[in-house]
Amino acid sequence: MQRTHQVESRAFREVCAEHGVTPTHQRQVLYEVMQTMPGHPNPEEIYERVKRRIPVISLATVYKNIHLFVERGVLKEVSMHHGSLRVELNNHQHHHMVCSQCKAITDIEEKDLGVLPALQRLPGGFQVERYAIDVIGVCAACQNAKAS
Amino acid sequence: MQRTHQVESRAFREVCAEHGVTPTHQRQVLYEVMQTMPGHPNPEEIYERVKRRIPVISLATVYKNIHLFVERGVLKEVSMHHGSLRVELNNHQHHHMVCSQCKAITDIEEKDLGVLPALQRLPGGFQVERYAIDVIGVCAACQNAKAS
DNA sequence: TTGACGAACGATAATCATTATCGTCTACTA
DNA sequence: TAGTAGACGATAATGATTATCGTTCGTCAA
Repeated sequence: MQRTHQVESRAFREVCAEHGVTPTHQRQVLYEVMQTMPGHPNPEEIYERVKRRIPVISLATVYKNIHLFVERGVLKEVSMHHGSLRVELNNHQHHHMVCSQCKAITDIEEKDLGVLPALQRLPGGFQVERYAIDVIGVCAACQNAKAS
Repeated sequence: MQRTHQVESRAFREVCAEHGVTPTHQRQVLYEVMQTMPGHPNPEEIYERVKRRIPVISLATVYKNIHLFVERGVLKEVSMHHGSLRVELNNHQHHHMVCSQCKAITDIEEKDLGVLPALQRLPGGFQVERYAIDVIGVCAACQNAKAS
């Protein structure tokens, strides 16, 4: 295993300092690779890219550091509730509040959200069916847990 | 295996007719159980409940019928992009368009959405961090594919 | 009725994504 | 220059989901 901690990029070191992350070579490559992937890559895709620069890196390391980055705010998850399929009856229009800590999902009525986006022509000929709003934050229970 | 297709509930038969689903006993129980689960259950939770009424039902059947119901619009998925973790750099504020057929995710700028919900006091002391809007619909590529 | 057919089901193996474990390595410090 | 905590790599284990396949059911026609 060669772990050359030659952390060169000033930008990367600043990001680490800002978010309280120890800079390592693997993390730097992960971060730089992410900057070249503008979409919404999954861990496997990121792993494939990172391997080009660090062929011996482990997939587990990629996972561990993605989680660390998300936890510290360097990355954000595109979806707060993936993990397992969740469904609901297709009845009334509503949206969701998602706790970023315990991942609990609570319904919220459209009227409680205030003004809503006006659905209109969207870029690229995208044909709109509906929209789903996730309000992301911390639920009361987790606020109390943290306070104690 | 006892498959007694005694479909009695008028409401269920109507739902099936509306959505083009063949009514079966298993599907009826699944549907009725869902009506008693107001939250956002996952397949395992639904399976546990359904088993109380049909002890010999297979988990695979539950999955198959959940997918069928989602496909035909009886149920809807809480998240359009679960399945695998997807991340992005936490840079600029934007939202997502998700194709309900191919699941492709495209960024959309906040200004292209029109009016936005005013973040305000939410029910239950929920502390808001941010909100994420998914515009769900059919992308241009899938529209063309269907047209041909 | 009986026979044939296609859809639905149940059991379970297989797959895929993710996490846990554990031994080793590295940077830092005493 | 030994000790230590955090980071890493290899890989086993887990959990969710899907695929396969043989059986059963409901329907339709003979």
